[in-house]
Amino acid sequence: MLADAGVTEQQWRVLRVLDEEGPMDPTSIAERAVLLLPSLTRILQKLEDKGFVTRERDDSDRRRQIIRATQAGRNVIAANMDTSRRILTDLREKLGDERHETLIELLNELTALEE
Amino acid sequence: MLADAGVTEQQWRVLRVLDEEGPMDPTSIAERAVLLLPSLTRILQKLEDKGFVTRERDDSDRRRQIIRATQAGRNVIAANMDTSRRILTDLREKLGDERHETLIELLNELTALEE
DNA sequence: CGCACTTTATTAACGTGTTAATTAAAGTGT
DNA sequence: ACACTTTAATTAACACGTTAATAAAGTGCG
Repeated sequence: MLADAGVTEQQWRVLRVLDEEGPMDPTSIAERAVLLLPSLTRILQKLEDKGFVTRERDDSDRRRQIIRATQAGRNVIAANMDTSRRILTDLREKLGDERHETLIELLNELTALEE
Repeated sequence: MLADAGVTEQQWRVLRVLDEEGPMDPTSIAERAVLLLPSLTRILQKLEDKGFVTRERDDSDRRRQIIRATQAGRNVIAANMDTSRRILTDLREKLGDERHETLIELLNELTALEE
């Protein structure tokens, strides 16, 4: 699905964050999309090249930027969100609701252990 | 631990396979260590540069190679296997035996679903 | 035998994860 | 006001995952 949409999984995640939560600075995007800043820097460059996001300097703190999804960027999300959701619900169904939830719980525990 | 040993996680896996199962060809290593062949090609080059493996052409089928861990390569495993095991048993303990097993089961199911 | 097909391994190209170094802009304190 | 520290983002360097293309050796069948 992502290949057809012309974006990588990480680019998709960034676009979703921007679509769902509005314009924000790279550091916040990185947190939301679970990406390290150096990776995000490259991803934003690609997204900008593709015309899916724009960048603007934050005038109150000129180290910061404000990243916005363009209409084209939001269109990518809109055109694929249904399929994306269906893939996830299909997976949940195949695994079984209970086991699906258990899996997510255990993975979260695992993550928590590393802190 | 791996950084101290001077190998990556994937290089460690390759060395372990060779240490535990003896010399074998790249295709078999890739299966055992769950690596794609192009990745393995690079990894074997690095391991050879470090003097941890040697390559030999298989005379009965000259497309094939036989990869062997050197003494230095086996030493890396020997010097770190205890620590490696301890890290895993610690994890199992922190998570709890039952949950640990459930997690592995669910991840295996997830993998099976993708086939 | 010769030629198409398959298999083994490598190379290329691209994107990401990760750590360290770097640059620019804000803060901070004296 | 100016050195010092902190923060935001980028760049660099290296390794891996992944797909596609390529090269070399083996296989099979007319």
